[in-house]
Amino acid sequence: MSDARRRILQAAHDLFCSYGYNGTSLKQITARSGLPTGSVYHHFPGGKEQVGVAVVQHFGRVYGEQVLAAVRAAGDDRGAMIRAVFDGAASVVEFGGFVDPCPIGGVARESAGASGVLADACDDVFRRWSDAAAEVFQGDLDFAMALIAALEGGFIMARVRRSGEPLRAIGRALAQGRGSS
Amino acid sequence: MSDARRRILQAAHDLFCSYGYNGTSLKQITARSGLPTGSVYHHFPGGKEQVGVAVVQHFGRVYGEQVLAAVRAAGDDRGAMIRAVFDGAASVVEFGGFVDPCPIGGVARESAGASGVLADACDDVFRRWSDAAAEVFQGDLDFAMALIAALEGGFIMARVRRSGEPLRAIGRALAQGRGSS
DNA sequence: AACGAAATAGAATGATCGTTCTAGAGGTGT
DNA sequence: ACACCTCTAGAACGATCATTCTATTTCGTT
Repeated sequence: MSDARRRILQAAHDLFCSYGYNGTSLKQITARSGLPTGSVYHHFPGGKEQVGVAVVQHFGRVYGEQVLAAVRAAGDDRGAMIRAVFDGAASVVEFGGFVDPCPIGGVARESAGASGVLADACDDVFRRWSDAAAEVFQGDLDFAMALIAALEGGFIMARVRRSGEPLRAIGRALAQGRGSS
Repeated sequence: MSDARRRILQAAHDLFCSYGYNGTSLKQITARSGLPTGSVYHHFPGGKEQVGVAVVQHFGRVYGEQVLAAVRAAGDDRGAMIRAVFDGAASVVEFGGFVDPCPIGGVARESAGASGVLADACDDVFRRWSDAAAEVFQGDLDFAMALIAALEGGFIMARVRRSGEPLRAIGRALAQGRGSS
């Protein structure tokens, strides 16, 4: 991947995390990446939407690998693995100034109305994450999806509360597992 | 509440659910509500942001009551209550054409960068929901927050997959409760 | 050194954004 | 009938949007 392409993706990623997809303008992306409009359209002829799809695909893969690595490093106790993911997420959120560290949930929210391309890219990432998590949790796909949904929801709650505590609380609850009465 | 105010809130709610906060223009709100720009600014002098806050506050209360009613109607079995909420959410999503039925998560995502007012309103709603859910679940605030986060995350997953199945899967997982190994 | 493709650079465009503004319509109390 | 206030109505404003366009620079290959 060319350096310009990488810089555009990184800039778009950061801005999507802060302001969302619709809340980010192409001018902001050019300013942050240091590249002019022409370069953005040269590397992404599809314009802003193509940049969005590329961000979702690229960082969907990166974050999937990172979280999976964190899970494996936590050992083979289910509770410990879950805690590791959510405590880690809380730290990332706090260190990052309470900006949503995952651009995918935000893009997914804003994608539907117009283009199915963006929504499809998000769906693909969620499927990959779910499958990967299900492998770790003895093939329990339902629980894997619940974990990912809770993580995305936790990012939202942590953001508006400006605190990593909601993520830690969710991690405690899921690690304990208190569904049935 | 005046009829005009109600129509504006309803129109903004529907549009936020479909296109998000930043993705919705004031012109769309006037078109859908059938009221001109002057009326919107008469009832909401603070402009679009005040409309957003009012939508979050109003529908935050409405949905909180609806979900709580559904929970109580499901009896006193924890698993059954959880299933009722997520199965109900899946039905709503499917019936509504896979539009996010909750405008709050979307607004929360897009709020942070600029105005704290919007983020504060979202945080307030999440707190109320968490407290109400914790009362139902024997004061377990952690689990209550996990449920709400999973519900918000589930809405996102259901939206991009254009299916209610993710919500049902999450409900099954949380009702079963499989955290610790 | 010279050529052609790749990439950078940013001005120009038309559309649309949120907001402000002035004018008129509707209703109520006197 | 008149004054007064609430609400409706939509034109006008400057700013900004995503995109297109034409040059110019950079760079690998000959």
